[in-house]
Amino acid sequence: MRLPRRGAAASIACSMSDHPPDISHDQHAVRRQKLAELRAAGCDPFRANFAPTHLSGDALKLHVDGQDNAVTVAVAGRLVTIRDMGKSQFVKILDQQGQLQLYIKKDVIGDEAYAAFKKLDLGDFIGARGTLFKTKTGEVTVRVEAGGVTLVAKALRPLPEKWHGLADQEQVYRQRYLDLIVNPESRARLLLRPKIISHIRRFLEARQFIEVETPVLQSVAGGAAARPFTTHHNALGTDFFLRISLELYLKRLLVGGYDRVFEIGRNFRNEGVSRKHNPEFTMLEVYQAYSDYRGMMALVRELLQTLGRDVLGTTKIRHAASGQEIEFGGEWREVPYRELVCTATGDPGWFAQSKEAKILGAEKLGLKVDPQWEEFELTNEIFSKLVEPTLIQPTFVTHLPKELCPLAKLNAADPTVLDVFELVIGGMEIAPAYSEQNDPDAQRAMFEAQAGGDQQSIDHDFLLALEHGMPPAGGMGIGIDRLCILLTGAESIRDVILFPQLRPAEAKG
RNA sequence: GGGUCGAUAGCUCAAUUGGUUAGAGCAGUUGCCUUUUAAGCAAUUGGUUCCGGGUUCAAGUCCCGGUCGACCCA
Repeated sequence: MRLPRRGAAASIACSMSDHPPDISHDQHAVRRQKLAELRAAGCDPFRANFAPTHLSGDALKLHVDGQDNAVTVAVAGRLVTIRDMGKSQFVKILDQQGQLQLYIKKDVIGDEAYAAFKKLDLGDFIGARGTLFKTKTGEVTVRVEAGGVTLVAKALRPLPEKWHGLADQEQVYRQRYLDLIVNPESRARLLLRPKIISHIRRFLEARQFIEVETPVLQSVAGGAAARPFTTHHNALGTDFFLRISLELYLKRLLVGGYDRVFEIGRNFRNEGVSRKHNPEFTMLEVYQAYSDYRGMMALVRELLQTLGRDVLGTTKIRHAASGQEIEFGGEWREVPYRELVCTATGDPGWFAQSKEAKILGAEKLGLKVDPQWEEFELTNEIFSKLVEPTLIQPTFVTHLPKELCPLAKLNAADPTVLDVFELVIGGMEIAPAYSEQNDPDAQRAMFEAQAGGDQQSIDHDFLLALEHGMPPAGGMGIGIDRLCILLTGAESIRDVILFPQLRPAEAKG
């Protein structure tokens, strides 16, 4: 029977006739109709209970070669492939561990159940029980037994195309769930992140570090130089900032007697969005009493080498941007900031030059500079534009100028530089670390110099804590997102964050 | 914030210099098919060409404005 055509010419005929309108082109409508039919037949397409005994990957491992149909499993997942051969079907379901093939035969499950199964759509969640066997092409498959298949949850929207996946970047980010269903490389990349974080925790806990949680809402957003987000507490009638760093509260814990402490938490910075920046991002900060920046060097190197070994199974990774191979096994290069800048400028006496000479020098190197900048800012522009991007192999850049971080100790032999390093890999700053400043007066002086008279921007409560005494300590921050970019070979921070920040879009019906 | 590029069917993509009724694959719908691997075969439905203006006999295509995204710069 041909259904009447839908369209201007046919609309009156449609509304007047007994024939339902042709909805075969509208996949959402077709699925809604199937949903209604299921309900009319007395089964709730969202309430059926099903208890899987295994996840797909675990089930696959149970099959023993040459022993087909020896093991019974119950599995559940989203229907992602249907190969219908008339009186039998091969279908695939997808769960957290991946895909698993099911084989459904009409003569096994019966005419009625088979007819019902044929009405299922790609995207529906189903449960299936049956025995494991290997097909003639060698794929371990569940042979679904009589009464062994259940619709668990109906999907009312069609999946993106199975072969090319979802390609529209915007949809990948806005509807990440679809990306995760149809793009296996996205799924693998995003599952690597929790694995990395879990290994970091294990690594630190094995070394007696205590994991803590410190406030996100802060009345002074300290520990870094960045513009904070502002929010408001109604009951207290006070504005708060969202934290831009974990540092000052973790150091309060050093004062409080926690010798080894870390936090993995979200920071918020109200600044530009780019391939390397998301407004909220995850930092690991680690503090170890009676250590220093050199202790942190050993710690971070061991941490990254452990991650490589245990998570990736290698200490060699491909750098997506340059195509180079990064080797982070063995010892890492260590080089002072000044040496790198002098090499980049070709001027061994760069730091003795006048400001005017530095401006000219920077411009000659093709940089746009602001004459208002301080000399250290001119130099740092050279470092971040011309040096950092070239440091592909793991490099500890040590002894940054004292103006660059107010929370670190000055070097005893040369008090114009700091006892700090910045670990650069793949041209990206991965981890800064300091010998932490614990002299309250020196700390106050640095804060005041930086604040330039704005007392409100100084965390006086932190200075009070320091006056109670803080043990000498090494501290380090690792940008988890950037670490994930590095370890997964991603090209953008958006590819390692499940739901990266985008401009709000109107919801599509 | 500035520059460049992009947005076409549910998804992935075509559409000649501005020129007939905007095409294909997947998905959908209707048949056939009991070991498939992007399963296959046959038929078939489906379009606010991102939005709003303009130029033109004629706009998916050219111009202006906007929205969203990607990349580069700040």
